[in-house]
Amino acid sequence: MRVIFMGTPDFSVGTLEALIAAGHDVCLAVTQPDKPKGRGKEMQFPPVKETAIKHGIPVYQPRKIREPECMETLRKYNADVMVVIAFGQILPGTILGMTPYGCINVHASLLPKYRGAAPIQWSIIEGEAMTGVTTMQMDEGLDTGDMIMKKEVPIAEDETGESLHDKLAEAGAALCVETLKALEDKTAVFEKQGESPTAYAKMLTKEMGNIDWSRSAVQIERLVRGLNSWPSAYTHWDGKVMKIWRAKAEADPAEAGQPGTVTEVDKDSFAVQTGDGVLRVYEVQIPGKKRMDTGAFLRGYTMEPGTSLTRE
RNA sequence: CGCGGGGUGGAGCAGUCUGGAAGCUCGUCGGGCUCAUAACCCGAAGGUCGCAGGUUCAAAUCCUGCUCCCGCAA
Repeated sequence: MRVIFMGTPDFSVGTLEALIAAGHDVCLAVTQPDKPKGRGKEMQFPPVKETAIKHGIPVYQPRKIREPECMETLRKYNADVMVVIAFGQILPGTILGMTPYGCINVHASLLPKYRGAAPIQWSIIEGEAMTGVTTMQMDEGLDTGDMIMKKEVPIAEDETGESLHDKLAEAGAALCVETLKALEDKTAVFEKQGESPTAYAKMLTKEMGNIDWSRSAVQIERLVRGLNSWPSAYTHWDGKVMKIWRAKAEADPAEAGQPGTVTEVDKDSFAVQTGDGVLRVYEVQIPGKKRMDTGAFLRGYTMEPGTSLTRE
């Protein structure tokens, strides 16, 4: 099929490549404008743009996809279908109905659960055992279109936002190819979504990563895993931001101190009291330093039991 | 030129302001103690102090340029 691809970050890249590999004629890649990124504030191409250029696919980067002139541009390509995956802009109805097969979206959750911007991380934060990817026929609501195909992906014990992101990106790429095939063969079955049993998966913010030690160790561990590797969970120690990259919840060792207090320090880890249970920390990072195992951290810095970790 | 921290034996840090014999906590190797050990004791190896210049009798330390890493911000 002749496809217009719309997507922006790494999550979209696998699907773009899968479509090309499957023999589809990707005639245009629509992605967000270049943005200044990183330390030197240098302009950087979105991942999808990099990939499109590599494959010789024209790139289109409208500031606002809603502008009338964008419609014109898109129409000129006479595509059969548009595939949208983590594009980052809301599409107006005109575009949704512009091609014969409409717009197909790949979403990183088992809809109707976790509609919205950050389904991957939220499924971990909420403690789900299973998640997956869903393809749907987009409508004007936010991730409310009719579902076409789903693929389940289990969430591992030590799953992180990043590891799950990679798994789902891969699953989504394969599912998207399958979905287009079903559309082409007219075998696709559309299923209406029920009501979402959970809230929307809100956009992630840095602020979310600030650990509230009065919550349970289990909840904090999920937060640490879900927000790894972005935006990451953190606390404050000795006036410095301390990111916590790896930690494990443990049952309460009888006596409960003040949440946020370091209860035990040994060779390779330290334990922090939470509102329920303790969190054993295995990998941290402080400003200016690379992330390091807690063991390495403890060799260069001293942390006594009784030290308190705070929200600021 | 967005703000800032940093590159010191294998790891993590101190030492830099106030130039003058390279240190700490570990790890590694050898030996000892022990029923045993990740514990303890004794000993050893291992460093062009990111790179290149400059100042000086003398530079990890002061000056200049470069490079790599990281936190914030976006």
